[in-house]
Amino acid sequence: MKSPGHVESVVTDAKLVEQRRGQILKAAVKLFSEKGYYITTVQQIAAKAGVSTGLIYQYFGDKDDVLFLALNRVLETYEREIPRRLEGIEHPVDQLCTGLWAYCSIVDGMREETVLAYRSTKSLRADRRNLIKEKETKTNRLLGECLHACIEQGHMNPVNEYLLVYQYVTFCHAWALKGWAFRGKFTLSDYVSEGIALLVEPFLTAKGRTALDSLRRRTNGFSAERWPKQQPARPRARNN
Amino acid sequence: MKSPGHVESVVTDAKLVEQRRGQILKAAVKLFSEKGYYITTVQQIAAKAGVSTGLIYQYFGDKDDVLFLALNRVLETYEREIPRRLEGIEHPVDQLCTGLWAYCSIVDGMREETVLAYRSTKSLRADRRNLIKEKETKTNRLLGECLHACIEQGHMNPVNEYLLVYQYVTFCHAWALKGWAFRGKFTLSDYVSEGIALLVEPFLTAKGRTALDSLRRRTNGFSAERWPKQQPARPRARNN
DNA sequence: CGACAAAATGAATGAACGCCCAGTCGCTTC
DNA sequence: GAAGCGACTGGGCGTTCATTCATTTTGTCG
Repeated sequence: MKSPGHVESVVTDAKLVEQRRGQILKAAVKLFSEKGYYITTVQQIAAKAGVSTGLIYQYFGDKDDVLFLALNRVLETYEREIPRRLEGIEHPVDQLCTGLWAYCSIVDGMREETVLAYRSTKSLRADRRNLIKEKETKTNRLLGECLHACIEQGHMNPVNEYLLVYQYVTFCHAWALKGWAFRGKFTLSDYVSEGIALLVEPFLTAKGRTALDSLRRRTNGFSAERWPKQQPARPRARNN
Repeated sequence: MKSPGHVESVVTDAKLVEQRRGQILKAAVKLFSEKGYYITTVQQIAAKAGVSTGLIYQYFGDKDDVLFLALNRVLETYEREIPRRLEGIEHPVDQLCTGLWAYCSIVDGMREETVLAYRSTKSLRADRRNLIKEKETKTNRLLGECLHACIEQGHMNPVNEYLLVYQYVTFCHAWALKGWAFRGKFTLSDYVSEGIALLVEPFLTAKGRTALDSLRRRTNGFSAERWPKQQPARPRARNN
């Protein structure tokens, strides 16, 4: 009830807290995203996680805490992984395209979690909803900065950046949200490169187009093989 | 439990059923979209609608029925109003742009309902979820046909239609979903014309561009005044 | 091994809520 | 004005579920 961002735990051993919370959150995310927050009962989470109901209250203050930490993990993954994948890339057009690819492929690795983040933010207590919204905005800014640099440096014609960034974000989320429709029609890398054709390419200057062509050549037409297909590096996922 | 699309009512007078359901749904939509389906109690709906809890069960079989009819109304409004606004418009580019405008302005008139449709479809019983999804698809097809005609008749270069239509749809929905962020920055008609600049204009052929220019001249740069700003014609809304 | 603490259990609790139904009200018919 | 009828009311039943806590298990250290 004090700082909205903190979650109390009765258990003191930090290592154990981390491990147990991971175990419980993994089960919770699956259930929440399948059936929704309110339908899922704490007993179901406990059963799926292989622990007792009481144990959950040793590691979380209440059910809302569970949702909050679940959402928080998703957004922190974005915030951590996207910059990591952009490291060492200098050219703004490369950055933008790689940013889109990174975002989409992280989404791909966390489809359930992404859907959850989309659908369940409103189920959080109001003070926490704002924390989550801020993190969302921070992620958007990552793509926004890439876009801005493209325009600033004359690779792209001036456009309504605000709106276009929003299109980028929904495009990436859509891979999770409408996955049932898209995944039959595209591979992930097709999806990204089609997206780039629709949402990046049309706005490039001649200079920018040259850069995109070069990127395409280097990455073999955005085929997955040549792209850095790193694992999302989920922290300490033990099995599978 | 028989046909998933039908909702039982104890009351026989069809006129009265229509009126009462409207009254109850209006309250329900407001509460559902503010607080979510599961948090909202039937007693709250009753209180807001100014009736007793028992009465709700005279007009709906259960709580799920209330949500279903609420969502159904939203989608039926789209399905009915968009074609109505396209009537008499021949040129495909005009059709597409007017379709986007129509969709956005209907969304604008039903912001709460649109958000509800987005967030709460998963709260429906499974058989009904599909009915709703079908209606959604049908609406998307309206824009899809406009886009297809543009390409077919050489006003637009070939693009990935499937993906672009999806961008159109999310663009229109975004006006309701991210309204808190957008409404400070754009008027609705600014929003639509910026959207057209981003998602239509870049793909036009020379021929198509001429058509768009002409449309812009006729509509005064998409300013709201010159567009057909019809009321959404919500059926029998009495007060305000 | 015994003692103690930390961690884990799961049955019990109590509050909330969907739905029902016995009863009231007001209108129509004869 | 009595009788019948459909609309409407709202208190309460039965269930579900978040949360608690008395108890057991596990692990550690002397």
